[in-house]
Amino acid sequence: MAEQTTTGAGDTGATGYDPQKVEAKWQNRWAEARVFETEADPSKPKYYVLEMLPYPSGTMHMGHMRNYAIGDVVARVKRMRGFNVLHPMGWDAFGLPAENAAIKNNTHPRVWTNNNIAQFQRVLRRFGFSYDWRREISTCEPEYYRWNQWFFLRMLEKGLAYRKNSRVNWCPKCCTVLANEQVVNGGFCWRHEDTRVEAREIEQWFLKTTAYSDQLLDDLKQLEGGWPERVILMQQNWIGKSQGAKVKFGVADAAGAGPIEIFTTRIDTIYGATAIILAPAHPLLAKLLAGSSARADAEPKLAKMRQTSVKTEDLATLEKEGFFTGRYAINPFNEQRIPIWVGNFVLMEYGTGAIMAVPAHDARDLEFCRKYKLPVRVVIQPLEGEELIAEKMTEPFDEHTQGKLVNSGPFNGLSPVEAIAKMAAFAEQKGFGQAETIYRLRDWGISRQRYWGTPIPVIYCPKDGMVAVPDKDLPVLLPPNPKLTGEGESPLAGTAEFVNTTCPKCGGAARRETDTMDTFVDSSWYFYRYCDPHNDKAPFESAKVAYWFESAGAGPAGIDQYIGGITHAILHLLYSRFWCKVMRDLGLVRHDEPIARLFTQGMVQKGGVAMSKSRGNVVGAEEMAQKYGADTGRLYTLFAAPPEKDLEWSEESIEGSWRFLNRVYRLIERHASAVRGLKDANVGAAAASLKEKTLLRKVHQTLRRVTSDFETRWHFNSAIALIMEVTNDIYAQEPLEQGVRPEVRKEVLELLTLMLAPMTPHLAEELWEMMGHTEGLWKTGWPAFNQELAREDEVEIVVQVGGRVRGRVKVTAGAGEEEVVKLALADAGVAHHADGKRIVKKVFVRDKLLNLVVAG
RNA sequence: GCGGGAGUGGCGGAACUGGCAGACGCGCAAGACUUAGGAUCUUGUGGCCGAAAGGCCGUGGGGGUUCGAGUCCCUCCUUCCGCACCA
Repeated sequence: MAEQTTTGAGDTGATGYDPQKVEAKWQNRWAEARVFETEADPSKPKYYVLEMLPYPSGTMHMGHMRNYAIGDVVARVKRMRGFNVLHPMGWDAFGLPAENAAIKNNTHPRVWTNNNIAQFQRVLRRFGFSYDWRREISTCEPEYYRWNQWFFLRMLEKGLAYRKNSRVNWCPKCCTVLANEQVVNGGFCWRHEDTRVEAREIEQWFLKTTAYSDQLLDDLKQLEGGWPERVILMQQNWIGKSQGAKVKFGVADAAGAGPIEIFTTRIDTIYGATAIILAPAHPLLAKLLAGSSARADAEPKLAKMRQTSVKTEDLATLEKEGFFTGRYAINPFNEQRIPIWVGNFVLMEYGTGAIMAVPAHDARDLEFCRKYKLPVRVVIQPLEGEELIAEKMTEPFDEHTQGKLVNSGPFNGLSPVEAIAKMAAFAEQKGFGQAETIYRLRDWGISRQRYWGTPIPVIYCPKDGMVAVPDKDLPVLLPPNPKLTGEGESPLAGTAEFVNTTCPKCGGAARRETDTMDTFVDSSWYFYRYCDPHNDKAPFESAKVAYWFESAGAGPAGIDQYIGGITHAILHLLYSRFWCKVMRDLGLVRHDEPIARLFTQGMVQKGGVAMSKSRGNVVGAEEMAQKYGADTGRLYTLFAAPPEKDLEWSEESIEGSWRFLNRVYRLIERHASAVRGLKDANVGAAAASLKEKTLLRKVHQTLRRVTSDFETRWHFNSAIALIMEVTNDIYAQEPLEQGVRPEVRKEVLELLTLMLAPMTPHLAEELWEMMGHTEGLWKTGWPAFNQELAREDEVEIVVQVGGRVRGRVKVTAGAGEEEVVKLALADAGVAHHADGKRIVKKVFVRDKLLNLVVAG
């Protein structure tokens, strides 16, 4: 950066534009005038625009910046449009990196976090984003996390928070649970790369997201149009509703074991079942194996299966393996004995942990049965094509939309769809099964054996058992000086002054819960807290939330525009939706969905990969502001790519944005004195010269298109292109002194400035002031374009012969077909191709095109 | 395997409901101004043929609909992302 002397903002030679000075000046003015501070005001339509809150770690780079630049354009446009805009910012301040950094640097997570927050905040202020900083929140502060605890207690009361054993990744060296992301190289600990992660059962806290499975799925309909389709689809898949049936198979010869319940979506194929396959962790397995001849062989195989990592990607590539238990199940439909196997691919967590294998009609079952030489039985024959022969099948016939049942007793001849309904009803009538819907969605495990998170407000008393911390004792504070080693159990468990407490019920000695909450809890409801950030009686006042979320603004209830990366398409957004529904059922809010409109912006990349500290490819936002100024940085991130697409950072291209802003500055600087003394331009002023007409027409046409690009299409890049174009056109009319009256110059230059204002607000304010305004631009509304001035009175019509462009003719706007055809035929290029040929058809599009279709 | 995007000059990208492909910017080239230019301004810049006028080709490949297709339909290819032994 030091050798950078002659380009960029360091060069003051050719222009008076000094972004450092201009930006500091206007940031101060805005702060003094409290321009961005908002209060709920029912007399004005509201607009809530929000960017996902950052995790303050590392350096703030242009990837972050792009997110906020997009949000800020929206906030500023809406403000200019007269909306009461809520645009807050805060910090996702709890989390593992803080804890690890603290261990490494021998400091406290709070110190590390607050340093980062200070730095992030400085950079955001440097970019002039229009936040109401009075509403800033930091999730690691007790004033915030006490409400996490409060919500947890409400969920505990409603049975939505509970404890159960669950299977987790366990590192025997760390003696702690690892998140899936911390399992590396196909099953090893990230901190001990020679140590294989084990699957373990430990007690954890869960939130019952599954209680809302149907609502989370059904309410996605409310989001159609407001959310990207792919996010809706991803959530749909994640919830994974599956309609099928459960059927109980009796067990032959094994005293006390059974029945085994299986789940299937294809009960119509049940006569083709040739085995039952259990998950290795199936609870009936022990009883089945007891006394079985297969027991000795089974033990080592089971041990191997159980030890395998629970990381899902690994499961997918795992070789299918299984073994016979030595036992048989009885198919309740036909009393047939089929062997019971164990398969490493059967998941205990999904369905019932047991499946029926129908090799003729399921790919995975066929693979398994061929490998272990289990029989194949065809029970559905296709209506068309060759008859299936079990012995020859190399591919399953898994269509359910066609075919008819065979070898299926009384159900023969039915279509699979009919059979699914009839057989489920039959099973229910006979008492061995029923139709059932299951979900892939699981409850949300929130326990973390970490320090830097919200303590779970629960106490264990030897006498009273688990006792909730009473509301009046909230917040349960994190102890200030924990021993952080990154090893052993939860750091809180090793901090005596935290653990040892008294039971709220009996007053006797008791122990606190030592796990903390997943940090996704923090971000599940933070956007409500912005509405009432300093409330110490409740998470928020419902009336305030009602104004910002529920009063008629730009659309349906919820945040009017939420902006963030696609990476959060599932977890954060699903948890937030869940939280909203819980809050609604607690009577705190009245809406079903927290986010009305979602925009997923692309990432900023360098070298084809997302910017990140570990890759060493970050472009620091602060350096960018120092070199070119915030406005250039903002403009460039908006210009270089459409907001939803990834943007490859180019150090060369940003020069173009810098040059453009200088160009605008010079233009207005040149005419400022001529324009300064004038009253507000008369927008309707008729043009007196061709030059005036050209300029006014162009600028109003541009305004029309920029308005739609900003508001409805979000094409910021093409809006900027249009503004650049109009700037070039103004330059082309220089010297404006000749033939353009000052009031027309004022009109044109002011509109140019106002169009730039949402993107380069500091420069726009400066130019506005240079043109003689004593009141800030922030008080000015978005200009309306003048239809009359924008109108073209002469248009160029493209003339095609046989669909190929052969000429152009200029006509008065609205000219009729006959006139255009006459002119077209007089055009040399057109005549050359059309003369002597018969015109069989004329296609005429008014003011646009004429296509003469010729014969031969 | 399932689901969803994306494919346009040397590069980033425009092209709204089918109607001049390549706007705007970067880069590159030439010129003006200048002691100088990496500042600024002007001009040019998809490919091929041609001195020029002009012509032909051209939006991943192939096919189709249409007076007319980057845009609609079919098909194939490439690539990115999400989920993934989901019963």
